Amino acid sequence: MAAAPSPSVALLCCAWRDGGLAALLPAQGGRDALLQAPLPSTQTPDAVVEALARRSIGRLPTWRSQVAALRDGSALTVLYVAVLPPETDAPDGMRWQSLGRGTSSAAMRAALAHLRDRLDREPLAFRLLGSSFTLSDLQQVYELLLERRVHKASFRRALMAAHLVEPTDQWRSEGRGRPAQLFRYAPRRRRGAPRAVRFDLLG
Amino acid sequence: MAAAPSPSVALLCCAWRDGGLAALLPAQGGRDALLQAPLPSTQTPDAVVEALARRSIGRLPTWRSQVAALRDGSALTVLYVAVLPPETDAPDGMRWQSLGRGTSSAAMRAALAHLRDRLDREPLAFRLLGSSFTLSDLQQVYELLLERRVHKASFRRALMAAHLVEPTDQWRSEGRGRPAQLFRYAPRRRRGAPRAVRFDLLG
DNA sequence: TCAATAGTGTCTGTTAGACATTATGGA
DNA sequence: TCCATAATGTCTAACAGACACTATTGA
Repeated sequence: MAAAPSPSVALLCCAWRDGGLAALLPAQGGRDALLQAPLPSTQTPDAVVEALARRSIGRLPTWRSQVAALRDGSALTVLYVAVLPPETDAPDGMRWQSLGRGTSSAAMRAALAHLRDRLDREPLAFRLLGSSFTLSDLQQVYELLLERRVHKASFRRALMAAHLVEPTDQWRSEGRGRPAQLFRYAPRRRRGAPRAVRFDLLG
Repeated sequence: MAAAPSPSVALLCCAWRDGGLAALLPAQGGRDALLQAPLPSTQTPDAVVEALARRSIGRLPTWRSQVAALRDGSALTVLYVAVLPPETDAPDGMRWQSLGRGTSSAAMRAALAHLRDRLDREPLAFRLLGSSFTLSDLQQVYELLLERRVHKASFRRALMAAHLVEPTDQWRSEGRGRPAQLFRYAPRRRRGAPRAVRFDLLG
């Protein structure tokens, strides 16, 4: 019996590009290739994925989370998903690929499902956007990750009630309509105990 | 450099005992020892944890989920948390230990946090209870896992509105008060698209 | 009878969703 | 001017939380 290959860490980096999600992938190595690094027995998975990000894209992601440990051939892979700010340039040997409906590999689908799961527990959407953004930008992020339409007025009311953003004095004009005010992520309130038990996600 | 130990799978089995959560742990092997098995390079973590459950407790859990891949010494451990029905007997060489406030090891804390995270997305609470249960039982499970009190009337209204349980014709008398009707987990409705975006868990 | 728990009806403040309206720019 | 988008005010139905009350058992 051959020696088992050592475990490795894989990283899917996502960013908001052209009104949708895009993934930063190695230019070589097949369609489903991910950023990958061996996981030495002396280091934690978190430390390895941080080093991998620094080495391959030159910076730390603005948010990251472990998705799962998956069997990948005869090796074990610990998969991470991470978020980069928009307008991050692809380093040499890597390319941005937009993530549409047909996301092929199981790892990518698991990573995106993980993003959706975490969306209402961590400030992931704000990390996907830059330091300032319009509320329409934010709503688009939520609609894309949740895969459903969101009511505009309700969305803004709930956002303001949570004291998560504050307006800047800047406005951005984007094509035709009225310019939108830019906001910045500035959480002010502690996480209050949520009031109701939710059963509507079960079934 | 010594060869890295092969990865392993660890399993924390929980059940509802004496009005609280308890964990099924090996009787030998130290206070924080978990059920554990090596992870061969030919098998998936899910398959290994299933085989581990069958071999060590003689049955499959009623619910299970992967928590995370953690470094444990020089080995990599894929941690699972699982749920068994109440009144499951401890097999030879294992014991039930109730999980109070001071849950010692990092792995156990991660597993319990995972249970809490999943509580409103998967029918975990119903799997923790037997095939029939009172609504007070169910509410106790939620209160213990959420670590907060829950409003009785609201809890029941929301539960009924979600069509997750149906009443049986049996009643259980437990000490002093009025007997409680037994219910069974019988989800009838499809998961409707949740209405509101929640920001109240952020911050 | 009392104590304890189960279960229910009603009220009220809050909020989500719908709709309409104003505001402000570009074509 | 017309059109597109931003932002906001109002209305209503639904719902969460509070409270009170009835129901039904054991002590």
